Amino acid sequence: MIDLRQLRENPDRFKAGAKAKNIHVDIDRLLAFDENRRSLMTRAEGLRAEQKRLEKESGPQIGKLAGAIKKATGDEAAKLQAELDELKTKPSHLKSEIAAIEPQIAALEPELNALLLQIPLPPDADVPVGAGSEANVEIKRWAPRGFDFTKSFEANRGFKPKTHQELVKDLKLADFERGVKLAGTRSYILTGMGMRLHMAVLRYATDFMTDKHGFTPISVPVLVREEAMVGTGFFPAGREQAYHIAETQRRNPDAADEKGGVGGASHDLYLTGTGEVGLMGVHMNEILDEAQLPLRYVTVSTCFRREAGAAGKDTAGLYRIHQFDKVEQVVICKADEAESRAWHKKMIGYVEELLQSLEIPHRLLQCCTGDLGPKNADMIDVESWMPGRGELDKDGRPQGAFGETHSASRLYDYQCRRLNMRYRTRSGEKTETVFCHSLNNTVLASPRFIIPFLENHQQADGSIRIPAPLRPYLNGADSIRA
RNA sequence: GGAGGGGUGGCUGAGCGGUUGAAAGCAGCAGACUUGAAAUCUGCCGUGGGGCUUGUCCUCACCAGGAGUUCGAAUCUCCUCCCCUCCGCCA
Repeated sequence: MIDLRQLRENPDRFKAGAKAKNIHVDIDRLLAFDENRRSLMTRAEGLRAEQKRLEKESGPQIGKLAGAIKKATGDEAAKLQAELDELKTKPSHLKSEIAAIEPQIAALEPELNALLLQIPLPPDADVPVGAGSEANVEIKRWAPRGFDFTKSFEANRGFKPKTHQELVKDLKLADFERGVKLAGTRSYILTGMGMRLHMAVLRYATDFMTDKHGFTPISVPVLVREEAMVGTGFFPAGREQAYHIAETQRRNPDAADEKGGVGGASHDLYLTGTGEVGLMGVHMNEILDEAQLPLRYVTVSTCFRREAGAAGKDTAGLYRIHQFDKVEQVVICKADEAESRAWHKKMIGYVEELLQSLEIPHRLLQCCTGDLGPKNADMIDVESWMPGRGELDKDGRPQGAFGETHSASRLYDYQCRRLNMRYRTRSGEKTETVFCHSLNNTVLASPRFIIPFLENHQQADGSIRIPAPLRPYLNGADSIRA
């Protein structure tokens, strides 16, 4: 969420930001609602102040009179009663005036809030302007020694590569047919060494962040309340991407007579598409101590994505699937642009180091304005080299292509404002509560990561070489063979 | 699933119809004492919104959330959410 006061003061900045991100929101409408609400509030508050003043004046008298009436009789009592009634009527006309204004304010709020949640965070000035992912800018490339991006896989390695689908099939690492039988399209089953490799890379990535970089590992719920989805900024914009557990709609025959067949729990739940939701939700509605910051969390969680709107895209293999596991890193730091930027670089650096340790060729992309979601000011994607992906050559074999495996977002206070996550800071005698800044980045998502892993480490004999750092997680195995 | 008990400031915890935005304690901040620190003492110390005369200013809201009763609600009533205890079931 953006700061309404900032929007009021500088609407053009937010209009330009939304335009650059290609997000349509009616900012003028929001401003009109805001203006309207404020003037109504000023009126209601003035009236209420007056009412309060009268109450304070007449309250003690009312108490006294009421007591006197109890003791008095006949005419005396009637006289006192009349006096009491008059006192009581004084504030009542103010009350009815206020009662007329309040519903007007209440009527404005739902739409005002809905609009406010839709205003995207403007991209930073140094983010290149562009319409979509094709305008992203490559900023860095890395490959292990002996691998040259300008040459084909065959020229580099001396044999034609198999795609991950072929490797997975030949080495019996996954079973797509049965996955689909069980759970429909975009479903899979990892088998044998496939499952072990999956668990090994996840564990390696978690240990890497924890042991090498001091992140605190925590578990997170993947089934969360709507509040957490809105707070982290995945709702309302990404509602159709999330699985929805409609508990309130559950039909329970035993409860049918009382509640018309609705017998579920009291609120709906949503499956999270990333551990970021759980990690950021941990301190929702909290005021943190400045000394606690920065918080550095890492989790591994199962992620669920409906992939709505992606029909027909990447339907085969392990690339675009409904359920996967991901090691995610999150940093919550002070509201300081320089510090936010520094963490962003570090968090990207961890991923580069991780990919280098596993000898995966990759590149960094500066995402352009049109590719940013509503919540980020800046985003860097990491794409890993996938020899079995991309355009087909004249023999009908893929020529290799980069595929997104990581995404590092810098959000300023956009997310923490929604989550109401603040910290207390002191400057001299004054203490102030400030919304934190937050950042997040993938550490490793599998099985997608298994694609570049298998395809890059395949050998001429069809086996897969395991890089040394991963071997301890595979009981010392140095290769996967049929 | 059944039966009870609760949700009050950063934390603990009083208040149960009338200057209560809220006692007390802890934590925090400032000052005094001290060579320094600790201890002690004194003072300050919730959050959010709105206004303009931008001020050690005015004002409104907030005691889980919502609706109601009342001249007046943290306090009474109803609904919702959440937590806890016991029993049942269960990996």
